[in-house]
Amino acid sequence: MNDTVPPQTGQSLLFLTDEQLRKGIEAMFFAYRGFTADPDRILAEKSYGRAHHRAIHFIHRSPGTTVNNLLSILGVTKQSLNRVLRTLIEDGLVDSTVGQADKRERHLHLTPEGAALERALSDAQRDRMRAAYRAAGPAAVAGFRQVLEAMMDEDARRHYEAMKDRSE
Amino acid sequence: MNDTVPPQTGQSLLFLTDEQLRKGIEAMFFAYRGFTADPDRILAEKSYGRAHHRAIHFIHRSPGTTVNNLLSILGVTKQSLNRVLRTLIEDGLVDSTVGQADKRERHLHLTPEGAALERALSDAQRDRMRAAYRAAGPAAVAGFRQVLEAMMDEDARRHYEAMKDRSE
DNA sequence: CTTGGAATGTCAACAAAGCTGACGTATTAT
DNA sequence: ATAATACGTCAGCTTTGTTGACATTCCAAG
Repeated sequence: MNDTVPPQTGQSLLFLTDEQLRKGIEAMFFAYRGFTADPDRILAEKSYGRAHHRAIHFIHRSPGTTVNNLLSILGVTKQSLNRVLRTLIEDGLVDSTVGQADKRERHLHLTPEGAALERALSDAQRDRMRAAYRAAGPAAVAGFRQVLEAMMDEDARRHYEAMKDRSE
Repeated sequence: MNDTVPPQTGQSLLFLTDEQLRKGIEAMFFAYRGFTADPDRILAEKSYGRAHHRAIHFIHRSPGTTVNNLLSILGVTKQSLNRVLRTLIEDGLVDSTVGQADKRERHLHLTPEGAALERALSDAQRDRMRAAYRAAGPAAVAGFRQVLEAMMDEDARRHYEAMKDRSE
């Protein structure tokens, strides 16, 4: 598209060339593989998948969350989430309790077993993240987060921001 | 794990707390959804998936690449790639030519039609990336790339670096 | 020249994880 | 009373990944 030299304004816009953007795109692709690699190995042993990891992660983050809330965070259909949730409940990693205020709702919590798996998964994922953060330094980390936040959809950012405030 | 206040060294290591790392993890999760959302919409119209996008992207990046090379970039099995490649070839988006030096190899190129889809997909993805870059600024972008590179596996980084050098 | 190994392709079978659509059952809200 | 909400479930389909087995073609080394 604009593969030619961009018009120079006051400050350099060279970081917005198609070439730079393409590198960013490929960096996201390759980095995301690394990002999921370690938890994936642990999950494979227990014959769970990434979908289980995501459910466990967000139940851990928001203990007592309802199915509907989890649904809107994860952005999948209830049938898809239900399949995952059912196995986690059957396997005793999650428990689902009827709400006292609104009895239609189910509140989800990790059992001690579920919490143990959550810890194993997030330890593995954090280890890599920590190494990357340490290698890049605090200024780079701030930039990393800024760009990612700017890349999110509206509602994803809403969920992300909502999580941010807890346990600060 | 180390949810308590970390020991302070000379410079602040507060950016390595579990809390900070968790935010980074969630940022990656939510941002990746945004990252793929726009191309996904285009792909859905033509009833292709992300796997097709990835193949098209890297064939565009490395015209004439062999199946084996593509395999190692994408990190999937040949059966999985072959299914995707077959539909792209049948649909006339990619063509596969027997190598003249080594006739076992197939060299992959985008047809004009394939190149057109590639452009549509990468335009959509770049638009979002550009908006994020612009919003975050050049310093943040540098940090973004540094952290992502540090997060990659060895061989992913090899592939990434190899791509980097072309058309610089 | 023959043979072993590499690169590719194909068949079959399967699993994870997404989707749509339809339906049932509590429970709550209007 | 009726409508809407929250949840679960059945059935069926798609994409994208996996293993395993096997054929073909070709290069290179013995």
